Amino acid sequence: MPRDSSDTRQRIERHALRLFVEHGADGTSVRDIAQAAKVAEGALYRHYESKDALVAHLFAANYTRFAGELDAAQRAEGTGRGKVRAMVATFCRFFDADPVLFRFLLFVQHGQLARLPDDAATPVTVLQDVMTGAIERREIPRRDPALSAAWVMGLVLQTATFAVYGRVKPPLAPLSAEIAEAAWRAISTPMPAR
Amino acid sequence: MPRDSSDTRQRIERHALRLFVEHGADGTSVRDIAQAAKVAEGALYRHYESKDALVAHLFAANYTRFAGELDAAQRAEGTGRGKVRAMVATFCRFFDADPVLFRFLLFVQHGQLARLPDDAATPVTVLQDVMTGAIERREIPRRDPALSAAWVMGLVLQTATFAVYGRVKPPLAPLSAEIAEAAWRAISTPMPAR
Amino acid sequence: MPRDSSDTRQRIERHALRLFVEHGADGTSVRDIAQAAKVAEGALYRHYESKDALVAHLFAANYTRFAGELDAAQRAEGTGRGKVRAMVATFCRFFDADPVLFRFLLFVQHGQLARLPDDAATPVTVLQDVMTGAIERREIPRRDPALSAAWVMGLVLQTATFAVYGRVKPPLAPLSAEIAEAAWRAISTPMPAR
Amino acid sequence: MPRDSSDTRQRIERHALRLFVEHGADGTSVRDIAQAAKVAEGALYRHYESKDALVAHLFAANYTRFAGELDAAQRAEGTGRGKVRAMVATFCRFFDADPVLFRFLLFVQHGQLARLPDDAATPVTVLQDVMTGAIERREIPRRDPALSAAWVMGLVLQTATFAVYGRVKPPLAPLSAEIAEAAWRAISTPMPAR
DNA sequence: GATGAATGAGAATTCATTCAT
DNA sequence: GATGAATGAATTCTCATTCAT
Repeated sequence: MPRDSSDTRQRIERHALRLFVEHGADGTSVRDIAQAAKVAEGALYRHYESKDALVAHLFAANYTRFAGELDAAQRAEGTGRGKVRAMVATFCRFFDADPVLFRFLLFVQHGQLARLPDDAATPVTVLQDVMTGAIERREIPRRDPALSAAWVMGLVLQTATFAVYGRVKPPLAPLSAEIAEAAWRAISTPMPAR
Repeated sequence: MPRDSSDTRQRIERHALRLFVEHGADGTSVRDIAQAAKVAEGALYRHYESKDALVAHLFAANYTRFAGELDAAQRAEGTGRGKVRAMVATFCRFFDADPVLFRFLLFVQHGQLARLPDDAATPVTVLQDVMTGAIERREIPRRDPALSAAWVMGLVLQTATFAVYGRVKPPLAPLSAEIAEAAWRAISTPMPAR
Repeated sequence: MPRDSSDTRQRIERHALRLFVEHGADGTSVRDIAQAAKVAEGALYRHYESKDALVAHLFAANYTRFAGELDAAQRAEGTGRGKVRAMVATFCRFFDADPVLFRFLLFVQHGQLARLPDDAATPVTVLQDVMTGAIERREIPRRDPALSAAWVMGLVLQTATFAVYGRVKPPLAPLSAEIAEAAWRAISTPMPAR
Repeated sequence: MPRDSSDTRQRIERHALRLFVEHGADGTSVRDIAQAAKVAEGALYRHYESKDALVAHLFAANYTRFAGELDAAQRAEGTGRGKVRAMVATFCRFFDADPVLFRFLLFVQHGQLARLPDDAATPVTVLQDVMTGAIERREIPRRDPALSAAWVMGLVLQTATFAVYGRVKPPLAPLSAEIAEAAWRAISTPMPAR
C-alpha cells in the first residue's frame, strides 16, 4: 500500500534522527529505523542509497539549512553587535525549537564535517564572514576572523551542550541576550601587545 | 594508564587511540587494533574486558587525569583571573602535546560522558568550582557558575576544534593568554537588568 | 517469440538477453531489465510469471526454434554428408546472425537443459536422428549415434566458443564447409577393433 | 575448537564444489556451504575473501592444474598423434576420476575464463601449442592452430557433456582411443581449395 | 496494460568474543 | 600471557514479487 512518498520519507527521517540521538548513528540499525518508522527495511533504500547516505543527508541538509537561517538573521542587522545578537538568538531558538535535531548535529559533526563540499556555506563560514565584516568596520580588533568566530560559536555551543547534559536549564532563548553580550565582549578583547 | 608497565598494553592503547581518531571507535575493529599493535586479537581481552571497556577506559582515565592537571594548575593561582589563565594554558598545552588524545576525548565525549560516575571530577566540575570561587570572591558577577564554566570551556574547546579542522593554526600555546583574557571578559559580563 | 506483437514484450526480451549475456542471468536483476527496456519493474510480470520463467522461456523458445531450423536444413538434403554440411552451415549462420542469442544459449544451457520436456526436439535430438539415419544408410560406422552426434556438435560449438573468446575470428560462415568436412571425417572414423 | 586448518579448508572446498555442481554457484549460499562443511559461516572468510573468491579459486586452481597434467601427458609423446592420444586420455581419465570437479569446471567456465590472468597456461593454450607443433612438423595441415585446438577440445568436451546428461555412458576411458582417432582425423582434414 | 513504492525474506559479510593450543 | 581459527549473531543491503493507483 504505497502511502504518500514524502510521508514515508518524513517518517524515516524523523525517527532516524531520534534514534541516532538516543543511541548514536552506529548504535542504530536499519532495522531499528524501519521498525520505528513502521516501514519495511527495504523501503529505506528507495529513498537513500545507504544508511550512511541517510546520516550524511540528515546532517548536510539540516546543517546548511541552519547556516541559511543564521545568514538571514545576520543580514537583517547593520552592526556587528546586532549581527552577533541575532545569530546567537537564532542558535538559541533552534535549540529550543528542535533539541533532537540540535543534538544530532552536535553529536555527529565530527564524523560528517569532512564530507561536506569544500565550498558549502556552514554556520562556521557565516560566522567567519560576519567577523571579517566587523573587523573591516573596525568594530572589533583585527584578529584572525576564525578565532573570533570560534569564540562566538564556542560560547553558544558549549552553553547548549551544558543544556543537553542538564547543567544549564533550557530554554536558552531567555539567555540569548546575555550570551551575545558575553560573546561580543570576548571578541572585543584588545589584541595582546607583541 | 602510563604507569602500567606492560608493553603490550601500551601498544594497544596507543594504536587504538590513533585508530579511534582516524576512523571512529565504531569504525575500528578489534582486528584493526590487534594488527596495528602487532598482537593477536585475543590478547586484547587479557587486558580489557571488551572493546567497549577499552574505549571507556581510554576516555575515563585520560579525561579524569586531565581534570587533575587542570585542578593542579588552578590551585597554584590565587585569583580567578590567574586560575582561568592557568587552566586555559593547561588546555592549550594538552592540545599541543598530544593532539591525538585531545581529539579522541573531543570526538567520543558524547558517547562516554553519561558513563562516568556521578561524582567523578572532570574538567567541567573543576571549571565550575573555580567559577563558584570567583563568584564568592566577587571577582565576577553572580551568574549560574555552570554558565560561566560553559563559556570558558566553549572558548577554548572551539578554538581547539577549529585547530583540528585547520581553521586555526596550531600550536595553541601562543594563543593561550589571549584566549584566557577573552574568557575572562566574557564571564565578567555584567548581569542583565531584570 | 517473434510473433508476439507486443512491443513491450520484445523490448524486454531483447534487453534481457543482452544483459543475461553480459552479466549472467543471476547477475541481472528485474530492475536492470526494466530500466534497460524502459518499462516499470511490475510490467515484466504482465508478460512472464517470474524472472525465472523469462529465462526459461528465452532458452526453451529459442533452443527449440533453432532445433526446427536445424531439422529443416537437414531434411532438405538426401545424404548424411549433405545433412551434416547443412546443419553445420545452419549453426554458423545462427552464430553470425545473432551472436548475443547464441551466447545466451551457450551460457545458460547447463541450468536449463534439465527443465525441457523430455520429448522436446532439440538440436541434440535432431543431430542424433541424423546420425541414426546415416548409420542405417551405412554412410558412417555403426557406433552409438549419441557419440557421433556429440562429435559433430562439439566441433561446431567449440569453434563458436573460441569465436566468443576471440580465439577464432568471426564470421563463422566461411569456415562452415571446412568444419563440416572435419566433422564428417570424425564420424567416419572406423570402429576400433574389439 | 580449531581443527587442522587445512582440514577446514578442504572440507569447505569439497562441499562447495559439490553444491556448486548441484545447484549452481549462484544457487548455493554461503550458509549452504557452511552447513554442509560443518563450519560456521564466518569461518569461510578466514580462508577466502568472499564467496566469489572461493568460486574463482576453485576454478583457477583446478583449471590450471589440469592444464599442467595435460601438458605433462603431451610432453611424454613425440608425435602429434601420440600427443593428441595422450591428451584425450588425460581428459577422459579426469572425467572418470572426478566427475564432480569436471562438471564444475564445465559449468562455471563462461563466468570465470575472463578472470584468469592473460598469460595463464590453460588446457586451451596447451592444446593450441601442440597443434602449432604438429603443423610445424607437417603432421597436419597448416590451418589456424586455434581451429584445430577447438576441434580436438570440442570432440572430447561434448562427449563428456553427453556423459553428464546421460546420453553417453561413462566411464569415458574406454572411448579414449576412439575419440582421439576421430580428433586426429578431424584435424587432418585437408585445407579447402581456395 | 503500466507504474513504482513497498514488502520482507534471504543474501553476503563483519566482528566482538571464545578457547584449544 | 599470547595466538588466531572458529563461532554465530547481527548488520547492511538486494531483489523478486505484489498491489494500490
